[in-house]
Amino acid sequence: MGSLERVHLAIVREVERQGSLTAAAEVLCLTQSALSHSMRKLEGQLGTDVWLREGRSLRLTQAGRYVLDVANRVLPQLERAEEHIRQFAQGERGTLRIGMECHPCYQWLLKLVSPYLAAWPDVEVDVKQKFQFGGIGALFGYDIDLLVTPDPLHKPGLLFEPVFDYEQVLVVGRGHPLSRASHVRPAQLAGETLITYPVSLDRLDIYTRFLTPAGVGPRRHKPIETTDIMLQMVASGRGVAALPRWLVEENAERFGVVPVKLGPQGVDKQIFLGFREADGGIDYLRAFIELAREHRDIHA
Amino acid sequence: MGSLERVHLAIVREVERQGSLTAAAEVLCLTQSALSHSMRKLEGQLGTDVWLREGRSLRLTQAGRYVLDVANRVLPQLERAEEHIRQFAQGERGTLRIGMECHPCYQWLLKLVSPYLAAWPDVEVDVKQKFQFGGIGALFGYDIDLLVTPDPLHKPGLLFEPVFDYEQVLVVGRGHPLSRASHVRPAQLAGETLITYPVSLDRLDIYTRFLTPAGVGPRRHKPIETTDIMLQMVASGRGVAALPRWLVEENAERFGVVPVKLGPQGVDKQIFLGFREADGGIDYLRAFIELAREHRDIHA
DNA sequence: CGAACCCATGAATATATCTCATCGATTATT
DNA sequence: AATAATCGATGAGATATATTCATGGGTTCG
Repeated sequence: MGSLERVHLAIVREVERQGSLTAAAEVLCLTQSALSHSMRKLEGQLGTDVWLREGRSLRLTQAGRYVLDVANRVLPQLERAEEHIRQFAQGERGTLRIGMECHPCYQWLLKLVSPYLAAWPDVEVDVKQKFQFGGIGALFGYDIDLLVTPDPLHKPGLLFEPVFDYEQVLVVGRGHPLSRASHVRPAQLAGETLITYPVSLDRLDIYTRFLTPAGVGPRRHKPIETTDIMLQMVASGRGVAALPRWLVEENAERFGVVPVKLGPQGVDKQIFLGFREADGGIDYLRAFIELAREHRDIHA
Repeated sequence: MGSLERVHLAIVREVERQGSLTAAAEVLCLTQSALSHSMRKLEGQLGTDVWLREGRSLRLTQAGRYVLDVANRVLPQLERAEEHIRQFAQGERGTLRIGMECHPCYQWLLKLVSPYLAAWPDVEVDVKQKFQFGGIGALFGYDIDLLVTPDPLHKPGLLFEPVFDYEQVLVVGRGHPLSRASHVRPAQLAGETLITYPVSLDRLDIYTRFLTPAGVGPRRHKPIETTDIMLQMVASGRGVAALPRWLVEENAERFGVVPVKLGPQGVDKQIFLGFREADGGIDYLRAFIELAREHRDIHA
């Protein structure tokens, strides 16, 4: 028997504030009669009076004082909730769940997030990197709202926006024989240890667009999780890796590493932001994509 | 526009638990249609959908997830509140606000409270000692529910139950000249320092029933707040005081004080518990009075 | 391909809510 | 002390709201 409704709490609170049923009715845009009936019914259902009727005024009973406490506690929660939902409706508030399918892009994302959070103080940002059914699956399954990916798998219901282009290069240590080459040929990696992020080979451009077409492979293959460790290992001559040129150049000084073009033409890449077509109207999502496009020049 | 009602929260929570509108409707003893209509209306008022309708199933939107959070937070509060109110109604729960008009009775009250709290775990006990309009006024004004007093001022609407009788005695230090007297006469206090609680003289029996009728007064009158300090001062020969015999005897060893009868007949007192007639049905209040009466023998 | 299942929807109905008019009682005014 | 003003309670009737019923369109599953 769920009898304690929001109205009842509102009535008790307002009667306390105004001092009488009649005055409270005025504020609540109802008649005194309506309040009286409502509360009488509630009292019947609760099995106890909320007010003692003495003379022409009301005095809270113990149960009534308790109801008032509940009202003062619960009503503000509901009011705040409605305000938040209104913000959800207007796209001012939300949680932007971003999925990453491109390891080095994490560095790029970090630069975007802080100005974004400043501009959208009521939006939470979540970043996920593991997906049971791939990034596209996560997008379809509503596990994420935005996917940072180099593979814009066009499907109905999804939209992809290119946000920046960059060149994928080989990174070698300063003392490496290739460090002064204008570019590297696939065969030149046959004796090297290749360091990559720990993902399947068909998601690594160094294989799909460089080594595999030429029919060669590295001497060894070593998966590493984090970009910093990867760069340190390259710097110390333990191997070579493939990373975005901008990322390498940014860290060239600090780590002592050198970028080398992959093949005479180089390997150009594009990163896309994918999202559900249905979400195209969400302000804070559009804003993120817009911000990403503005940052495009930086690594052009 | 207060549109987010308890039903809506209940529906969202139940749909999440059961997985579908239809199943939730079953649990809530309503039809699927009713839930659908209710939520559609709510969505209209909030300005945003709660669910995405995909195929034949529902998926929470961001706003919907938020509503679910609110439901999981607020509904238990309301449910607990209803349970508490039910306990209020049955007199299992409440706050017993006790007023004290008799300083030494505080010692007596303390002994009652702990067994009482054990027997009524859901009842809070408040003790108040200051009243703007006297203890009776506090009772009438609903500032307290129970008054511990030696003056049962009978008025319509109030009931008084005698809870214990005791003898008011003079307390003197062990080395005091009166310490071996069978009783003390008023004139014998003319040279003494009289220590009392800081209340008006007409509320002190040592005056109203002993000194004043005989037309004498003490050499000095010193008000003290606490019983312990009072006893210490008496023990060290700084004065004499009037207290219940049981209280003196209990502390005779510890402080080295001696009770002396006030006059040949002694001064007998009675303590009453006063309460509003209308509250006579409150279980936990009756229980307190009952407990007090049982303890009566102890100081008989 | 059909059966089962799910949600949406319009119309009808049931129920709950509110207003109106009025009363009795208390409090304030004169 | 008499009167006026104010307050809450209440029953009956009006209104609004919630619920059901019947149905349709769509999806999923066998």
